[in-house]
Amino acid sequence: MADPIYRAPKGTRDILWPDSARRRALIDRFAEVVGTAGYTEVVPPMFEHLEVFQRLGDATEVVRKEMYDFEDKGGRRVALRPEQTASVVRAFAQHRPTPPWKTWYAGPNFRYERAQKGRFRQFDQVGVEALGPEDAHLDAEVIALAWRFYQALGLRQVGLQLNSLGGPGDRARYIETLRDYLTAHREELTEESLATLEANPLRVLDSKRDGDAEVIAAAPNILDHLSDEASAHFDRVREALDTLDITYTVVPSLVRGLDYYVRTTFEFTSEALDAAQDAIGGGGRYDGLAAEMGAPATPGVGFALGVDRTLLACDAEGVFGGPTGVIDVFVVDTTGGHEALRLTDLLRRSGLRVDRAWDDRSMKAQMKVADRSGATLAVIVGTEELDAGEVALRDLRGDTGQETIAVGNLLDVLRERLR
RNA sequence: GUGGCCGUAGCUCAGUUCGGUUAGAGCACCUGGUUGUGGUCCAGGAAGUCGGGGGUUCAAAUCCCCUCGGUCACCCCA
Repeated sequence: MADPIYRAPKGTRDILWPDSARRRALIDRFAEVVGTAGYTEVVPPMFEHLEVFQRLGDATEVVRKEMYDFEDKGGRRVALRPEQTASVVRAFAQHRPTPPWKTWYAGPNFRYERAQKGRFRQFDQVGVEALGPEDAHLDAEVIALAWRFYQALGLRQVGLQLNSLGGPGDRARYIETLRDYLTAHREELTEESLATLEANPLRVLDSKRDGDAEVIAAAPNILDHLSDEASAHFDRVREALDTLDITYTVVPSLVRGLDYYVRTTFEFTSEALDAAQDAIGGGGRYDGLAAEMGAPATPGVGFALGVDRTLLACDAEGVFGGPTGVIDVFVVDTTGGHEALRLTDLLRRSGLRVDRAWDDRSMKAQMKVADRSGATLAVIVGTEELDAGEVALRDLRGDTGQETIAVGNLLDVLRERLR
């Protein structure tokens, strides 16, 4: 392609129609679904003080190398948000809405990394956060919302993986047990995993490298290291999901990348996607995060779903197709355009979707544009019609021909025909 | 951050192996065939610094180097 002077920055892209319409429809659908459970929208800023995101964990990739951080003109260290949970919890700490605070969001996040299929430097997520209750049924509600949303899109091949990391104490104890185990088997681990082991033993379990598979399979199971409370919480989540007929797989190695997670964690994967990026959503509990942001200790649970990946999954399953027509009526005017100007305005004010031709082109050319527009009807104004105070109405989607009607009747006739 | 593959009209691509006349095709676009009527068909037209820079050569889309971009994978995650 001839290189344009400028192109969208690396890892970003322009979303044009019809993709933009599909993205909008997905977000609208999400708002509908979570609206049925009383979640209200929150719109946090797209950047925060760097410290807000450093709460995600110093050892996480997101914080270590993927942060879009910079110094603003006032000398403040700020960063584009790599995810929205931290921002939402910060907003909770700042505004102290009365718990339970159940909120949803949709918008872009930013991570500095190399793009690949389903992964961009700017990417949209939709998600919910629910702060206040510790009730395991809230975990189930949150998971169920994501599940119902996928169903509403028509997705059938979505898998739910579930795990519990236990409370903060369980988690810390397990990490030591795991570190000991992995260290004892360091000879059998890949080089990459040895590096991960230093920084964050839990995430070694996340490795997809074949060389690590055996060691990971035989690793101590976190579910055997849960406190009674954490274990009971997990059981209650599972019972709730069973009650709701939501199928899941317990995956003890599911640890997820952010350090704030405790107790319930979960991830949604599309079985229809064969790309490496098959995780289409995930979330969990973060009971300690609000306190870290300066709020009174407040439990929280939520999820984030990747808009792009969800749409990829929809493509793979052939559901949630593109938008239908954008125009109902197309006005063709070969008398100079004044009638087109007047009629489009008249019809639009009545709520019809109307477009017209420009540049006073030939009727043939205007008819071609009318056809391409996807409109169902063409209103044609030629000199004969103009003189007689009439317009021709032509069906563009069938072969029923055309009729001549008085301009005064146009709106009524169109409404009838478009019914 | 690491590695593989790929950059030729708006889009999808041929041509690159063994360098050589004005760089091609399909789709899309424009005009005409049809002095008023689209969707099919026919004819014609417009459209390309062959991603960019440097080098080798009488001659480079084609060979070499660098660079930018895309893509896929690793890492990690949505």
